[in-house]
Amino acid sequence: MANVSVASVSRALNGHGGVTAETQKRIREVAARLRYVPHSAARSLITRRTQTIGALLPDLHGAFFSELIRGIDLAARKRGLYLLVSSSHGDATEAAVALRAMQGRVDGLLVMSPHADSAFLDDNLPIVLPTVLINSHVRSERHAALDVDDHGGAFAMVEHLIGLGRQRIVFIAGPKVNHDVQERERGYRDALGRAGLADTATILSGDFTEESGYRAGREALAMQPRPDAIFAANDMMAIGCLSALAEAGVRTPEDIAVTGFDDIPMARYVTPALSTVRVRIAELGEAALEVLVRAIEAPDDAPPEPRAVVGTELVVRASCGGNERIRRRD
Amino acid sequence: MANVSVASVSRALNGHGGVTAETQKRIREVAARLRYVPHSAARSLITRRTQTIGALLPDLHGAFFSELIRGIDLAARKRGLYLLVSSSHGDATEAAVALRAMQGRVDGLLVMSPHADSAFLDDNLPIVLPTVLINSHVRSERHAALDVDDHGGAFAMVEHLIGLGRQRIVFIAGPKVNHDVQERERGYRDALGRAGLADTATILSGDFTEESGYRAGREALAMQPRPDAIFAANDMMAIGCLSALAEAGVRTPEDIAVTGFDDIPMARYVTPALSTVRVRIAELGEAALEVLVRAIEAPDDAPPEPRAVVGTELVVRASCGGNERIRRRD
DNA sequence: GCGCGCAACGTAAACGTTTTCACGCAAGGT
DNA sequence: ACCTTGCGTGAAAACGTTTACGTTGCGCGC
Repeated sequence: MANVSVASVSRALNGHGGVTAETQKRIREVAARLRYVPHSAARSLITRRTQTIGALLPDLHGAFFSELIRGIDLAARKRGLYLLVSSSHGDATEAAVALRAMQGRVDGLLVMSPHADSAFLDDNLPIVLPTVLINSHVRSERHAALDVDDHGGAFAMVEHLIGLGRQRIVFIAGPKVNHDVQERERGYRDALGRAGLADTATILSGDFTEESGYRAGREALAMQPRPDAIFAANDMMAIGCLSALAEAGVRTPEDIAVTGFDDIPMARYVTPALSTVRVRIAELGEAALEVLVRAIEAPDDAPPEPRAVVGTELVVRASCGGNERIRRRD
Repeated sequence: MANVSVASVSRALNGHGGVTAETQKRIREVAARLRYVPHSAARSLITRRTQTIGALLPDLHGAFFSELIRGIDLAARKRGLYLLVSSSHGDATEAAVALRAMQGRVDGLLVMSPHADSAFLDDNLPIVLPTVLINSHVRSERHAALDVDDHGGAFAMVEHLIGLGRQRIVFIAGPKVNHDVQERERGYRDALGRAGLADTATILSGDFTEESGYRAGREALAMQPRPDAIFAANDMMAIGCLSALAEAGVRTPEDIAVTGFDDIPMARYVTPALSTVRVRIAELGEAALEVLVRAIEAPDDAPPEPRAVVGTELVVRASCGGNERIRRRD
């Protein structure tokens, strides 16, 4: 309709040059008038690019999931990339199916899955597909990885408690297999160690539920001597712990300080408001996508970027007895 | 490698018949051994199907977003469909760009956008692309639509309050343009009308924030005669309202009952625990996807399905003075 | 024994792009 | 006046499937 060949249309619309400014303008006008949209499948067929990245996520609820997607989506849109998500797969088999199904539909993959161990990835990922592992415990030479700075966040929180004069700080752990939990516990131990309190380390078990926090709180109350601070591996357990303390007539933070991890929306509303470590989840998503983009653009044989970490913020509210504030850590 | 033509490979792998069971088996084996995955772009090019559906969502945070995606994803995976999401676009221009960009990459579209009015859709949607509108105020003959039963949920809540003997029930509204708010208000008015209390209807303004709920709570306290129940259009405002009441030394629910809408996770943890209306969001997503699938499979000239609605549940906790329970409504 | 039909399979066109290559033409240098 | 250069453009191949159509071989009925 613009009296040119398809080749010129392609050149004009992609701005590759090689066409007069005048013909380019004409082609663009006709294209707009006809509401022409390039057929993406045909384009992908020849370019071997889909302009799409895939996100493989576990069965995640609530704020973490939505913030992560939000960050990824934001960064993807900025680069004109599409986002194919496959979330809420419960077991490794489902994850494997989803992973294989993404083959060929995406230029790169963001994988956050508790099921994704080394063997799993080797079995189901073609070597050629750039992949970024999020919060994964697998240490792979072949894939880039990005984690939350669980260690640093926990370290900062415990150091803060120590700075407030707390001497007997108990840690409520979460599910043992969880990589985040292990790192948070390590941060707890390291901070104690640095203050010369290594031998006071006490770990109560929990499973991330409010219920288990409540039980751990009661255990803590029964200890001799009583701890003067409780650091839970996540906010829900800290909230359960608060109930246990309140029920026993123990004052927070005067008698025992209580802190959590995650800064879920609820943390601000419980009484007393919960001190916690905020994870900048959207930022995690954005950063992951950017690492992935670089991996996609890099030559095939380039080594993956070194493992990186996104920062956390210490959120000081009433439950630990400090002055309320937020301190950002990068 | 299996000594057959590409045509037979295609037939074998797609199970179209026309090949011996024996050759089919052989082809399948070779394919598995070579880790062959069909090139989806090439397939889409010829079949004109992408096996992908797109979801266009506004800048949504928290549980609503994640639950919705979860429902959609679950239903999509069940049908072997992929999910392309584009969320968190702030204004109509961004939404339009996202919408156009999805052209040709998806077989159908799920649109939930406050910016998506009739004109917007007409401008940016090709007529041929099956589309389901979620929680939209536009009444279009061309697209199917699915809404939350805001009216029914609000109606049930107000009826419940009336059943508990409350006579002066105030409603805290949300943003005026919001379709959900309008429907919730309508449910409130209808329930009052049915009980012969139409002339007691009182609307306080709010904007969905906790802060505005707090202000509305103070307004309510100043009214003469004082209301004996406050129904907020969402939970955050109800929570703000609770603070205002507690601050004034007014007892909940004895003096004034307070209820919300949404059943956000926090609702259960405030004091007193908040009675509210739970929206089955994941179910909304699933249902929307299924309507969409039917629209895709229907002949092009078939009329869209009639507008449908997904149910809500009345969640009775302490803040309204009834016996705690959950009542499901379909 | 011959033709017919049918099942199994192969051949090749088609899908809509991008990109390489060739071509024509104008400008500029010898 | 001729060759070179470079730029704008068109022709055609290529991407990897699906599918309409053609071909083959076999069994069966006459």
